[in-house]
Amino acid sequence: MDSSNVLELNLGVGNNGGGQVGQSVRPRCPAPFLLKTYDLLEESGNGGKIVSWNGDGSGFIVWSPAEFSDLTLPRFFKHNNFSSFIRQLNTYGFKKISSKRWEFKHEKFQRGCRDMLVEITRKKCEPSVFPSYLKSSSEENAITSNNSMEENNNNSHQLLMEENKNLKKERLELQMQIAEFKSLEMKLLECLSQVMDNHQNKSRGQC
Amino acid sequence: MDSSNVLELNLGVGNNGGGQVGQSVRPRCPAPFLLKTYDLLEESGNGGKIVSWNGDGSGFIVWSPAEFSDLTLPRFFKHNNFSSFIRQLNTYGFKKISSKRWEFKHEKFQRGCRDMLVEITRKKCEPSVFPSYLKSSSEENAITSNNSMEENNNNSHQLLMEENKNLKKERLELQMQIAEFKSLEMKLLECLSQVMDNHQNKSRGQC
DNA sequence: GGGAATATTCCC
DNA sequence: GGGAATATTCCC
Repeated sequence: MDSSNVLELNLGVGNNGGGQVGQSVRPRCPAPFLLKTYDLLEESGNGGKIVSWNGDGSGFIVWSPAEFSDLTLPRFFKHNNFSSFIRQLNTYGFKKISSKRWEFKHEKFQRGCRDMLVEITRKKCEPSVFPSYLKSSSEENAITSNNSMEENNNNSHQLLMEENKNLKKERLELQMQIAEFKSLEMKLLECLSQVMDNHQNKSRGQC
Repeated sequence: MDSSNVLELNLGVGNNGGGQVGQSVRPRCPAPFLLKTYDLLEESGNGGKIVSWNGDGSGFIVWSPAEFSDLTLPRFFKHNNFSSFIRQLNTYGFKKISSKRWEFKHEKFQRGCRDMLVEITRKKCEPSVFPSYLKSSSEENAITSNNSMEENNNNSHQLLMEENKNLKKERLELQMQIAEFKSLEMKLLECLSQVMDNHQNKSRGQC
């Protein structure tokens, strides 16, 4: 049954279209970028000379990047830059599957399967500095709040409040660290400029 | 030389583009949006019938939103939506100063002062050490979550999860700020020791 | 008016 | 290829 619960949770934790918090989730529509890219292939107004599905419809090929940029892109998007198009493909997890030509694939992007586009999501930009942190805490959340309600409602509520409290405490500590860093930075810069001034005026250096 | 060294350093540390996380330095060129809006006013190709500076050049007035949207916007931006234009104005801190007409002001946006545009920064991305928005939303949540249970149980749960999510996001941002500060500190110390070495060896200094 | 998602650009 | 800033859209 409730895959819907899981989905709902994921929504709460991660981002998603709309940003509504407690809404019933679901069959939201695919990202505009995906629809446009799909439609642009179906259109094939040029007999597939510029861009087309590949042989088995498991991907697509941009045969002529120049014409694609000049003629096709601006009809579907607000730009005519091939690289911006590529950037979007990467954002949605498409892979370039040939070094010889501009052929791209995504497991959920196939000819005849427009409905499957909804399965494709943007890659979340998880900053590389502390990726594990977020991950683990998201998981925690998913676990604690996905039980059958009623009984566990109160319990998970308590856990959330607890976690919340800890997060705030942690935030304060981080903010104080940052304040110290700022002060340190200022001192260092001051010191540096002083040294350089002294330096310039002649020889004699201390900090 | 002088402060240019310092600037260089700060820029090296973070994202210089729009300048934020480590802040302390100003981007050298104004945001494209500001330049376009300024230029669009200078142009005044229509005799100021559609849009123009106000009397003393301390702000500007969109006299005809419809024509402005249809004719002016698409020549400078990738859209023709008045509301998107307004959204940008708000992002950069402009104020609507009349309920009767579309007149906007920003302290640093004045006729004849194109150079002053660099002083204008986007609102959203300056994570100050103690972000105020955060405080207020936390407080709100705290208040709203101790109402009578039952009905509000689910609601407050959602709010808690939302707050939780935000806190985690914030934590990540703070951690990234700290990482940048650490890197900056290292560079500064390196630079400092280099300068002092040079200094000691004789006269002839650069960093 | 502004938060937040997606789109586009810029840059490594 | 992808991080991150700005731009545009969507929604409250």
